[in-house]
Amino acid sequence: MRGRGRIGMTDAEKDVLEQSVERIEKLPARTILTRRGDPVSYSTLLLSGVMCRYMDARDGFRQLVALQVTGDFVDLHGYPLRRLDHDVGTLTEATIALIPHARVDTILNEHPHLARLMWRSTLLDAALHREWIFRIGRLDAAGRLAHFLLETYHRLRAVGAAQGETFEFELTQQDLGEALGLTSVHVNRMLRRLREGGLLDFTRGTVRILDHDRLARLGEFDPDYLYLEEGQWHGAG
Amino acid sequence: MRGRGRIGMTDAEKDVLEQSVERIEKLPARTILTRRGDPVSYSTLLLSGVMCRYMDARDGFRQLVALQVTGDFVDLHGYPLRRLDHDVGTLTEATIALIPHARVDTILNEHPHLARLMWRSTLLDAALHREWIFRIGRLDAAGRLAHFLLETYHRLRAVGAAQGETFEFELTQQDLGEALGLTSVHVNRMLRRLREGGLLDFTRGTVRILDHDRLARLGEFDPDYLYLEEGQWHGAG
DNA sequence: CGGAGCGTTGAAAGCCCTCAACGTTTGTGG
DNA sequence: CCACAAACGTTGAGGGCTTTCAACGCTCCG
Repeated sequence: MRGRGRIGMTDAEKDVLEQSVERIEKLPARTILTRRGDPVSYSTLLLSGVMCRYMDARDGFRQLVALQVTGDFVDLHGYPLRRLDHDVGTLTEATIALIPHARVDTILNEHPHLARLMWRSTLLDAALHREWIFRIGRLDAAGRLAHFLLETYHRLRAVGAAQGETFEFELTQQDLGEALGLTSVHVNRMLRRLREGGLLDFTRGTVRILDHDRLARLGEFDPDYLYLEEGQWHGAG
Repeated sequence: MRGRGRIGMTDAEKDVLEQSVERIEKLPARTILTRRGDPVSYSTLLLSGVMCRYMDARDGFRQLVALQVTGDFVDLHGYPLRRLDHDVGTLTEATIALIPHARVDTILNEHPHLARLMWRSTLLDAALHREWIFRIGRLDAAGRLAHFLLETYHRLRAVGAAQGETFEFELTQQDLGEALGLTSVHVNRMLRRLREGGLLDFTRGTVRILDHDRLARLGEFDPDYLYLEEGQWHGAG
């Protein structure tokens, strides 16, 4: 397991978490891990790859509600809630560590500080949800793209997965549309506009941020809500 | 304090929570309680009235990201995060109980089961956020209204604040628009359509659900995500 | 009684979607 | 290595949902 960035965990706590992992699995791209309503008895730590949480709509499309990257606790929400209200799946190939809920019980009883960090991790998810609502509710298509890709850039950079202002991002335009409440056709047109405007280039799985300031203005983006400065939840040591 | 519905708390725990309240305040309608970025040292239990959490957009409009009703813990998120990423304010007149974070510390150390319930309460907020994303991202204007008002109905009914299929709801059409990512003009037209279709009547602060089934289909609404059957977080005893 | 806020309605414009076609890339099997 | 299919990306035209702009009625309150 690769811990990165500043985290609020002591070495002993990292050790506790690492010891709680029952097994590690590799999932292909576009695999469903958990379906809505399923009772869940494991929580999942994402070690590499990109996963998402989403809900299906009647029209056959889905709405992504969260994107998970390296180091994220993917479905800790399922632990207190016992079942999930949404589906969880991979977008790219992914490596995950499975932690049985029984061991989470133990952690909560014996390691209150670690328990606090786990709570905090779910609250960061909620903060990302809120910004997701803002993005879809108040921004136009170009703004949504700018906001979403800047958010992703900051998150990936925080875990060391960005090279300068460039990062690998193996999502299709359809995926972007399902995240942003747009059709893939319109995503295509807006990406073209951003490229031609010299703001951002997204080609063949690579995002290049060309003008961070203008993107931030366009997407009304302020990374405050990521709470990066205070130590993100970056997985198990 | 009025506890309602089935809750997962023992009487002793209710007592602990009640003892943690430092004071009770009454807020006028349309008052800001906390601004984005403010350091917070209290968490707030909503005893009566309707509050909301929201974010401002550049165009002067705001995007609501959560609605809080009687019995909700309004900003428990601020406890682990130390500051909030959004504003919190009242929509109607409201009565709140203030719990200093220092006493939440004590609860967490001495009452692990109560701590779990508090965590769970923030996860229910996150589940509502997710459904909010779905609503804005995948439904048209009429569907959003149907979904939002059904959600509100189920939540209010769970705390005994609905009379049959009718409930008091003192929001303006502007408020609804800010919740749903629509203009107040369009909200007006869609409310009219719902009324003329015999699905729902929203007049002078009162919502009357006329055809629950058709509304649920229109809004693709399934109350699973409210986790009502397992004991909601309904305030302090 | 005047004003402000809210609700209502119409007309026109704009953003995004739908439908459709075609080019490009990727992966697979012969 | 090539052929082929499937998935993805690109582009155009037309239509629809929602917004914008504007005006007016109603209610409530100072």
